[in-house]
Amino acid sequence: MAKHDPDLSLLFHALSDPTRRAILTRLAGGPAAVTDLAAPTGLRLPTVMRHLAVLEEAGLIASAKEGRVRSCAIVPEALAPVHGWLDDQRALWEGRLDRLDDYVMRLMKETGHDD
Amino acid sequence: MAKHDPDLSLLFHALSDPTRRAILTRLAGGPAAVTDLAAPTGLRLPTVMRHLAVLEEAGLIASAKEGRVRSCAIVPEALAPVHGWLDDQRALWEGRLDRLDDYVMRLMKETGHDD
DNA sequence: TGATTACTTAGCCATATGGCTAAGCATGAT
DNA sequence: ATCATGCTTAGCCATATGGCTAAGTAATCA
Repeated sequence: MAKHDPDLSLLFHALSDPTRRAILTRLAGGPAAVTDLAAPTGLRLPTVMRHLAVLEEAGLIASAKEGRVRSCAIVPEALAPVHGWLDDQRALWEGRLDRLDDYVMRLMKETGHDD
Repeated sequence: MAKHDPDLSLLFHALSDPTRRAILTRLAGGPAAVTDLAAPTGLRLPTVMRHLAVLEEAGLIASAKEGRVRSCAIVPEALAPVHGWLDDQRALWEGRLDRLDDYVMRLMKETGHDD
């Protein structure tokens, strides 16, 4: 198990960092330059650059350089695979809820609790 | 930026691995023992155990030991924060689509393309 | 031309991650 | 009582991640 869905892995990994999520939220308000994105993080430019690189490799943002300034913007469609996977899972999970409830009930009775 | 939402970070990180996602999908079909979960992965037991630990720390699964067998089951509500964050973002992102479109159009004209 | 500004690249460092083997320990079967 | 089963722990290893400083490069501005 280490090949399928590189998209999902890249996306989830990109979203797993608070700094990167904050950057995305900030970009939701409109495009911004690298320096402007770095300011509120308290991190150094190279560090922020790498976070941006991770976001861009995941396809979550796009950037373009105008003069000496690089502007970054979100790519809204990029979250589609994530929504898709989550919806699929939710369907599966909910579809099995009864069986899981039964199972949990049985465990409760037999062991008292977990572990 | 390195403190808020430990939940989301844990969840997204847990979901960022294909093996872990495969385990979740498998568990959607009903609870399973550690050995049964390990089989299809081609990985060794200790390795799978650690994946399970990550999933459990994120709250995505729960496990209970019956005799010498540990059974694992998904925790459906666990995905709620993820759905929540994604929906919030989608709302934000879509709310700004016009502005982003304008921006992209402008970039296209000015630079020809990205970078 | 020269100084700023805004990235960019290179490279170091500590910790985390994902894989493994080798033992250990408790439970169920013989 | 013994042995097999199923997990568990400990610990090693290579690579990845997230942070930094220092030293570029390229575009403005004075």
